[in-house]
Amino acid sequence: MVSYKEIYKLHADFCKFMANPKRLEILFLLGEKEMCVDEIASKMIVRVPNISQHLAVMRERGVVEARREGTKMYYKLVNPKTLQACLIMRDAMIEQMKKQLEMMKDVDNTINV
Amino acid sequence: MVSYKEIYKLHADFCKFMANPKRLEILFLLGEKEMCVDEIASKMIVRVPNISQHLAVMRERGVVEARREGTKMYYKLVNPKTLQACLIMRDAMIEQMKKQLEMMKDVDNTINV
DNA sequence: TTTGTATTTTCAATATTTCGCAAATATATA
DNA sequence: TATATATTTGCGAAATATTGAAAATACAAA
Repeated sequence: MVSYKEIYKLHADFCKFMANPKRLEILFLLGEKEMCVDEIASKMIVRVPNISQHLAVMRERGVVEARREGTKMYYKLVNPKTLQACLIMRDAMIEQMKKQLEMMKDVDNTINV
Repeated sequence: MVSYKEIYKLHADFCKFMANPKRLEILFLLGEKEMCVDEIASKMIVRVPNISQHLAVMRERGVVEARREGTKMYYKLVNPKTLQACLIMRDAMIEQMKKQLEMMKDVDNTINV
């Protein structure tokens, strides 16, 4: 049986791919269409081995899956929900940033000595 | 101006709180109701300073906000979207796990020497 | 079999995260 | 002011994550 603490571990581990800017960019690229490794690497201007390493992290967690075609490996998203969740998170972040800007407006910027 | 690469950095940094099981548990607890630090710590059976450190991470990113009442600090979620996104991610994870179980069923387990 | 292209893996260096403990801070009350 | 309670902060050790470079692997075509 899996304890409730274990669930949070699995959940956090699954979400770990979101905590890196390159992996997020990969997610959004694959949201458009299936792509092979060097295509992702050249679009992102990042070395191929590094992209492959990040794809491995995402594949281990079941976020993306690969299909071979000759020497090329085509990657795609396993579940559109991962992209959906990221979009909602981005909304939340943008709302948060706007809120902070509003708060900045209200700051009394007269000089207090 | 903010480059598109910067957006992914901000986005990943915002999502970073999801990459830790304790912070996820805090998120779900605060999804129920506003709580103070030692309440969270005792529910989770984790030391108070550690909970405070995780709350600081979440507060810096604008995921939670605090309100003082006497010596107590009450924390709550800033935006329900963060919880919503986490729930969708959990769905995606569970669907992925079920998919993997299905694949296990199809594995030919006759012994090949 | 050799060559070329695409991708993955290994390894080491560096950076970041996590956590416990002790000390510091904030507030309330005697 | 002294004491108690609640929380935060600083710091060091251990664990994890990130990256580049080189080597290894996989496949196709000559």
